[in-house]
Amino acid sequence: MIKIVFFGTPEFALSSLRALTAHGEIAIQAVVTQPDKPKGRSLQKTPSSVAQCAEELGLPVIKIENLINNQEVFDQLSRYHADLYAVVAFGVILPSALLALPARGALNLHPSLLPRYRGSSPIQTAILNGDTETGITVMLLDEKMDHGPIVAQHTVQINTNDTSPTLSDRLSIMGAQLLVKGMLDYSNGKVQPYAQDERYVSYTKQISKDDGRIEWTKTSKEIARQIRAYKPWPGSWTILDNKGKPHTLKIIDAVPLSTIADYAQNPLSHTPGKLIQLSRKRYAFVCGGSTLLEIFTVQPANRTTMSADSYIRGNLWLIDTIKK
RNA sequence: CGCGGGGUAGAGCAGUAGCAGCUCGCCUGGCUCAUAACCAGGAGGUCGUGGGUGCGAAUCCCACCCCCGCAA
Repeated sequence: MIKIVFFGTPEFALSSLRALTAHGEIAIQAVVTQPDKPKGRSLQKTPSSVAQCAEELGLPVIKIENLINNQEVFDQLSRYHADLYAVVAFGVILPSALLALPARGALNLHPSLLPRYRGSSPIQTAILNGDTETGITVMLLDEKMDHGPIVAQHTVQINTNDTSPTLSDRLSIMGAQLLVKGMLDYSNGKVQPYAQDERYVSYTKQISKDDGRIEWTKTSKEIARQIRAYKPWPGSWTILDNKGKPHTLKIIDAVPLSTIADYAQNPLSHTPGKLIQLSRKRYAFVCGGSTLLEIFTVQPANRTTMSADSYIRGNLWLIDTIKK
């Protein structure tokens, strides 16, 4: 029987939490997660996904924000005498003092093929870069971020229509299986963790809201990838001129078109960021390099999502060029 | 009391006191080899709910219900 403490916060960690709980040879002694945070329109304090799930599973929950120099939590955790920690999307760095507590160390599930894409946004970055595959890695935590030796790794394909949520779901489920297997193999001494190859290290940045703003001078393929990568947050949006007032439009679903040839004669349509009508019910933005991005689903500011056709029905002045 | 937007025809929107409108969709007919095209005609609204002010309210005032964005 392996005694562990589970660290996790968002939905991504749920598959792992459930898989570990369900396994007969693994005993979760406690679940550590971030404290309740304001959520929703009234900003009511809401427990994290992991906290809610752990409650349902009847596991003891420890909510903690700051782990550094937190003697109380240190003492509390040391009483469990865990063999291993399992860390999945916890969102807080574990200080080395804590990592030293479990007898066999702390296993982390990271949604990339380490050493590629260390950091906080590996899933979004993989889609943004147009990768055809990514993966999940189970590794031992050390004091450097996503740096420790690898226990197990598995490749996952990225579909051309994958968005961050769809890819994240798949990585979460496959990651849970890999984590359980990796944990057992590692505990039984079946696998020997190996150091990451520093030559292939890359890092992903923390995404901010501003990253969602669309640069229309990029090609439609790049913009389409951004739309899929930054869904649902921060989203991909542009600011249109609504009768003199700035008007934010989020683009939910769009596909790059290969050519702008039909519009090459019209100098107006070469201006990136212009909205043009392709045909009945089909609309596109002009992007860089004479490419077009056909839009299907949009979300105006303060509105719910709607089809591009519907949106433009009620905002006809937005169309820059109409093909007769 | 976190900030803000909104509820008008099946959809998306205009209309801020004086006959309820636009772009679509839908129905009928026409034109076409044909069509998501084009032409002609038509149906479809208790303007979120309740109250108030006015000669007159979608529009102004009050209350309530519902929806959404930001934020986290």
